[in-house]
Amino acid sequence: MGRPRGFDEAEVVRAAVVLFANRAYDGVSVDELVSHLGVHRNSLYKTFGSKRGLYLAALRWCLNEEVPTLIAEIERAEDATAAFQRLTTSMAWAGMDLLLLAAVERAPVDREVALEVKRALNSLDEAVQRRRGSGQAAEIMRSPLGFTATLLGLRLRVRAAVLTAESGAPTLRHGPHPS
Amino acid sequence: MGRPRGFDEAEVVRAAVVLFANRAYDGVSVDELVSHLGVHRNSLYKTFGSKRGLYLAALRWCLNEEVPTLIAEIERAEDATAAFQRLTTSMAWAGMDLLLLAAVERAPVDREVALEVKRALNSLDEAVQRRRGSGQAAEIMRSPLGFTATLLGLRLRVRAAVLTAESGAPTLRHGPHPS
DNA sequence: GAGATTTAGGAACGATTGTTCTTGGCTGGT
DNA sequence: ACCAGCCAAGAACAATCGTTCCTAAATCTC
Repeated sequence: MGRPRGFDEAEVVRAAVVLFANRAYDGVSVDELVSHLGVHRNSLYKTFGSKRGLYLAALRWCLNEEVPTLIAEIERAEDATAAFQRLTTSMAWAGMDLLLLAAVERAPVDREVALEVKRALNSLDEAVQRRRGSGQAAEIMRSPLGFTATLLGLRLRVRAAVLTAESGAPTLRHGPHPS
Repeated sequence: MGRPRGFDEAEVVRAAVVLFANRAYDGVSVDELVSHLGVHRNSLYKTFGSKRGLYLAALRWCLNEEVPTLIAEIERAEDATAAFQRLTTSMAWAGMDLLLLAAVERAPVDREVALEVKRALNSLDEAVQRRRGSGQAAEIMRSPLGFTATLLGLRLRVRAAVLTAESGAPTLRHGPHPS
């Protein structure tokens, strides 16, 4: 039995979600992680193996804990407009921002991240599928802003799927090629 | 009159668009830029001032040259579905990917990038506004995939607008706070 | 042919990066 | 009280980073 930890792993992971949701992966240094998470760098490497290991833990936590919350919001919203409103304005959705960042900047170059992002997006798609009324496009989707958002969102998904694309995979093909 | 240049500035900028469209800003090193663009590091700094200066030049070029092409595609598409299909699958749209990456990872932390992204998104919105029929949502927008894409796209815009948001600004508020 | 000026082609610089190592502290068991 | 084992608290390491500096080459003008 050794010295007791001065940190809680789950709490460290949750704090990491917030940091990684706010800035790009390379924009968050290990020094910063150590400062903000209350875990020493040695312990960070012992617990998560690497900076990338912590990132994956944070991403998985948010996909396991916050995506279901997102899904619950979608399922309970009276219509799509209300769902969009609530899901795109809340400060609490660090998980969604992490998903967004992971999809755009990490998934095209990290297959493990790509698989997690794919899993999360598929879960969201299935929740929307289950919910009646989503076939009825929200008012915002008929607006120019909604059109542009959809366009960017579709392109984001194409890029995020580059490393995990396979025959019969849904939606559109092409995107940046891995180097 | 001195030694003649061995590079063409416009060509360097175009090549930079491709590099920055494929990987995150910090994922592209100056060494890589020098290798791929055919311009020496000294000349890069003389011409663009910094790595960020080159990035802004690339972003502006793509917003000036490729966004109008995008707009032309939107205007000429027979319907929204065709527009989505063409605009999210083409390998040629490095400009769109650069806009996507700039919106997600640079705009929240760089006001000049945020202003360029805002300008481009507003131009796209206006093109869609001018085009009749966009009020009629594309089939894909009624699908779960389209819903999720729209959700991510809306969130992306909120985050991108953080540094440029003002009273009366359109759409949703909130996003990551600048540090 | 010499001089001025600009660019090519690196090397060098100071800072930062992610990761590993070293030393001391803290706990429970004996 | 001592020992084993784990964590805290840095320091150290090697590599990479963006930017500046230095030397040589290439051109035009005189």
